[in-house]
Amino acid sequence: MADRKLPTRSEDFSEWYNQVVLRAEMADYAPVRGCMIVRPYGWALWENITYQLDRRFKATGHLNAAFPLLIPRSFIDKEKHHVAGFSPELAVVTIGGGEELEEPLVIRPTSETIIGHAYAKWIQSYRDLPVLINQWNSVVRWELRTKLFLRTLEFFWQEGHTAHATLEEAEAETRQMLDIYTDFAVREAAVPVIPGRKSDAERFAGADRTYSIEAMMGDGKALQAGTSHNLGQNFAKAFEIKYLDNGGVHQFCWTTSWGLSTRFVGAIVMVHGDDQGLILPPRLAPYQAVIVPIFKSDEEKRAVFEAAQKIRAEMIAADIRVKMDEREGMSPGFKFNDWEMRGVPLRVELGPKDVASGNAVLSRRDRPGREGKVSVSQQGIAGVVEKLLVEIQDALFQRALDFRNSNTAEPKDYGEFKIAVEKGFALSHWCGSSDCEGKIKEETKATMRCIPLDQTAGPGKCIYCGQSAHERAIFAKAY
RNA sequence: CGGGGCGUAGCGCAGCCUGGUAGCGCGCCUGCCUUGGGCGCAGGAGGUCUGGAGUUCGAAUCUCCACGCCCCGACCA
Repeated sequence: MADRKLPTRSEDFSEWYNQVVLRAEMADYAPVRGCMIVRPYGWALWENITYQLDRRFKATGHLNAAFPLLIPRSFIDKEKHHVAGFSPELAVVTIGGGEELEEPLVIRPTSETIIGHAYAKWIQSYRDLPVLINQWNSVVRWELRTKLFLRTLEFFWQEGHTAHATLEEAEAETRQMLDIYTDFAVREAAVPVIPGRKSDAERFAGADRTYSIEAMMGDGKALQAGTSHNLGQNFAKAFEIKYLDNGGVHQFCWTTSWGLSTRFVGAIVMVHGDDQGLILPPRLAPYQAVIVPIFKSDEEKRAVFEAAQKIRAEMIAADIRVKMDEREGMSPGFKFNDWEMRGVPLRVELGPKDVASGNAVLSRRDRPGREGKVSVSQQGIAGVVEKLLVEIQDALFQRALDFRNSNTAEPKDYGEFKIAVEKGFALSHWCGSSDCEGKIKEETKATMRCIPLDQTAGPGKCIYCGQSAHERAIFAKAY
């Protein structure tokens, strides 16, 4: 690392983000443009995300499966909105084993088509429904402009695909999964999100209705952090996913799909990080605590390590993910900065003074410097750490929520609206026309993020055209 | 795909204008010394200067052509 100092978030948020991701060793650039190598530390965070989501999926009756990476090109063409939406960004395989293929294969940009094909074979009767399947995989979309974690050619995610007998069941599933994403974001990632419905313009290609959770990043911009689609009968009709109802009549299924990707790692970085680097929410952090031993002589080292090992053992017994930093030849100061860059929520500093007093210094990542330090007894330290981790988790959520609230405006007119979207979210009445939505985007670069499910304000007048509007929507510049 | 920036040691860069021995900082290795907020000293390893063609006695440097990356815009999990 040539330069120790990170660019500050206020002077260059984008460069700050890149540097944090690289220096915290979450990811690296790959030899192919727009592709990313997820390094062990970044992958460990993703694994914790996948674990928390996966257990929620299973608790609601979903099973995991694996569908192929390669999809016949013709499959994409079967659903007309889907083909229009995804064709420009497909990666296509035309040669296999040295021979030109009879039909080109696309690398999946998402799996509605190939799963639809399978469901058509598997579903015969209403008794076969619902089908509730999820898969963990990666997909490829040939994006023009990429950024680590936020938008890469290949990204990792989960995609759930379900089939139901009725529209009501499909809608309930769609909403249930949106709730799961919301719950995950809030409780595990400490990321406040706004669950809501997408506009027609922002809807998934092939969906009747798209819901998303939207989060505010540290620069006030919006990030779509997860989506849940009610696909209606669009894919059922394209792939003939039919069942015989109990009256003996063929019916098309109602299908859904929902996904959350490694983009969420980027969201965590941009929501919680500070000028020192990452700050990871304790519930997802690969290491929740790191022990930094401090010593001069060999005798000191022995005594410090002995105490450190005891602390470590106690924490492991309490199911705390703890790392002991035994690296030689690095000063404590270096290690402090290093672990702050990596966002470890809590640091245990243990030196000769602490060994003598029977204490250890706990240092909170979310409160830099002396203010976040407290000296506690080594006796029963795991219990104190557990409590502190909960406090840190709560504090991170509260801080992110306060930030969002203070950067969310309810503009009275279009003039105020334009100012509001320069620094954050604007919550405004919108008549629902794509025309107003398009004009707003053209004039302010802000897009309709979602129509929040929570609509307490009642009807009003469209912020753009002044016509009556029965709902409010979030507008913001977005990633 | 349009606009801009940039390709020289692992990373960050200087050298290029004005052609003539390949350089600096950090990192890395060895040793000593240090360690409570990014220690210090000494020694050392590491380069087909993105690729190709051309001009020239001679090219990192000049010319042309490719390729790649980053940033900003239009499009997107």
